[in-house]
Amino acid sequence: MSTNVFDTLKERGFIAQTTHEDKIRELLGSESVTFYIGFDPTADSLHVGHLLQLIVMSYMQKAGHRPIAILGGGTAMVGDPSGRTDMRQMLTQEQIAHNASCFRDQMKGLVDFSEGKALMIDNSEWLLKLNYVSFLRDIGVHFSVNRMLTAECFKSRLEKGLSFIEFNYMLMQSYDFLKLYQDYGCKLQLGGDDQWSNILGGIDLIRRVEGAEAYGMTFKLLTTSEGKKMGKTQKGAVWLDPNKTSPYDFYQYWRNVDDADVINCLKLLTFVPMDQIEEMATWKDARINDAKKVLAYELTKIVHGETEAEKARSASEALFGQGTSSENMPTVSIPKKELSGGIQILDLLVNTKLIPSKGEGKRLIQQGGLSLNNERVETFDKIVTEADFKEGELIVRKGKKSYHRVVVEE
RNA sequence: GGGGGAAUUCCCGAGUGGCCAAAGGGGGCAGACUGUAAAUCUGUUGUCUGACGACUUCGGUGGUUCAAAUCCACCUUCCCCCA
Repeated sequence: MSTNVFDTLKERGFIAQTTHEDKIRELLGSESVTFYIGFDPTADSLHVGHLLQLIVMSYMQKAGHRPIAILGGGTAMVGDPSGRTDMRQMLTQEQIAHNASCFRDQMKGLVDFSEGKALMIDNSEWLLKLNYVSFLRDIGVHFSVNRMLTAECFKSRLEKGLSFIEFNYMLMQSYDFLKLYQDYGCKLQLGGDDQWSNILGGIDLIRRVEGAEAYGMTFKLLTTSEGKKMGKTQKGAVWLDPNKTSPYDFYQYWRNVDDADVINCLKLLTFVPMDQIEEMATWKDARINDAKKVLAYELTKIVHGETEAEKARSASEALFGQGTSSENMPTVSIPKKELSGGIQILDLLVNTKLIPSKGEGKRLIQQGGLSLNNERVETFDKIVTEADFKEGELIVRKGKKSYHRVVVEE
């Protein structure tokens, strides 16, 4: 608490843009500030991009400020065009409500919402019951279309097309900020850098309606050193929901980030103290792996808890290190009767969903990418029998890094 | 409201009657090299089949034709120009 949280955020490289750098710093150093970050429930789980915002929220909370997490149940009905080249798919109200409840549960693990230390509010509370004409008269008047069109977030969309519904998103988000200012004394909005113009919209609105000053600050988007968005895999996003991305896969994702990205990720996504990170930044070559281990472990711990992080770590070390322990490896099972008399290796893999099609399995085997209990499978007409299972389990390795354990189901 | 254009396999994008499961690139996957990294090189990338081959795919629905991603009609969605 002795150091200003602004300095912490700056030191770790979070800050992208601020409306008034000095004033914000002074404000954060002198009083408990109520601030907000919005999350639109467009999927049924948070992902790493959201995580970065939550980490910031956590820093802020620890520094004595009061976070408001806005669940965008209302804004998700419209869809934010920022940073997109095409229109979002429209979600039904039921989907949104479901997603919002998923978000709610996940956020609780990262920010302390007990005893009013942080608030979680769904903006559908006020947005859904707005009256069109009065909204236009009260809020719409304050927006200049000319100015909106010059905003970066709309520029690209003017080339590709932008529907009226999306064009309204900025007004809705601005109205949220005004509402929170009025009802909760919230005078600071944070968000990803793609939210910059939406945040400015809210600040302008507060100035015009209330004659008061509000502040905004955005954070760097989580990108790789090559500027690509992080947290994407061939299977899609890296989710925080353990049912969508297992703790083991989650751990592996971070264990395998590019050398060039490790330090940045440590700064932005973990609470590892800066002096330690700076120490790690001096590590070279193979030793960078140690930094990746710290990253993967710390991050898994933040998201899934210490127990899961330990498990993911020991599973990884067993597989990639010397040991052969398979305890914590992702496991699939096969019914005993399917196995009796032997089963084609391809059928086994397809049935257990370890490969999507036989064609892909053949390719994998032809190219020497499949091993059973560490022995390369040479032909794809191999029959697997119970004899192949050692102590009731079979370790399937695809390529270099993907391990699965198959067990027999009675 | 009027006129013009577009919709292709994960993505971008070629393909304008048979030689098309469909060029090229990206991405993915696998192999070599490594440090569970990057870069590089090689192979591969609709489904089924040991293979020959068979089957399904080019926005949707019908039609023309021996034969259609390619032609026609209607529909849907999107873009551009004019108002």
